Amino acid sequence: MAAKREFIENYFNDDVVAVARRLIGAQFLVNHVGGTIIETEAYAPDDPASHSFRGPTPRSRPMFGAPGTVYVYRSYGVHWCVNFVCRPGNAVLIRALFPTDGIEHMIERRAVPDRRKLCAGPGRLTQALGIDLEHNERPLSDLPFDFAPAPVESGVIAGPRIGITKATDLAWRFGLPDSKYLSRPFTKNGPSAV
DNA sequence: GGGGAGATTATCT
DNA sequence: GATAATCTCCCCG
Repeated sequence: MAAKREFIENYFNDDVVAVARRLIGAQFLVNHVGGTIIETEAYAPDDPASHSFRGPTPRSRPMFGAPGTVYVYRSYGVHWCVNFVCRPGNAVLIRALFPTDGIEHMIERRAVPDRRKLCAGPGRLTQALGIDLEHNERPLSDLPFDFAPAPVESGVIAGPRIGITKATDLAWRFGLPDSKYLSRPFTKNGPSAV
C-alpha cells in the first residue's frame, strides 16, 4: 500500500532523537512475532558512536537510505541488531520489546527460556523475532514487518546509551524505566522524564 | 544477584 | 591488527 509507505516515511523523516522518543510504545512485528517497543537509542551522523560518523561504508549504507528503511548489522561478530533509519545518516537502535505476539515462536528461537529476556536487548530481540541480514535495507512498511505507532504520553525517560565508548555524555537512550523487560535498568540519577 | 572473562567475525584503520 | 551499538556462563557470596 502506497499510503502506508508514505505514512512511515513521514513518521521517520524527523529528528532522530525525537523519533527515538516517539517509538516507545509502538508495535513492531516480524512475521506476526513481536511486541511493544520499550527501549531505543538514537544515532546521528555527527555522533562519533554512530556507524554513519565517517560517511557511507558498505556496512552503513542502509543508514543513508529512505526514512523507514531497516538497517541490520552484526554486533561483536555474534549478534544481529536492528535499526530504523530516519533522515540520512540517522537511525534508531531498537533495544528491547515487551513481547506480545508469537511468544511460543520466540521461545523456540531463543536458547535461554527466560521469558523476561526474550526481547530484553538488541541481540536478544533479533534472535526472538528471527531478524538477520535478509531483512537489511528493506522498508519497514513492507512485509514481513508490521509497524503501528502507539504514542505514550508520559513515563518515558532518557539516559546515556549503553555499550559505547564515545559520546557517552549524550542522553539518547529512551525507555520505560519501570518495565521488567529492559535490556538494563535506567539508573536513578542522571536520566530525566521526557 | 553481581562481576568478569570469553566467544567470534565483519568492518575499518 | 584492533575494535565492536552484545550475550552467556561461571564463580563468588
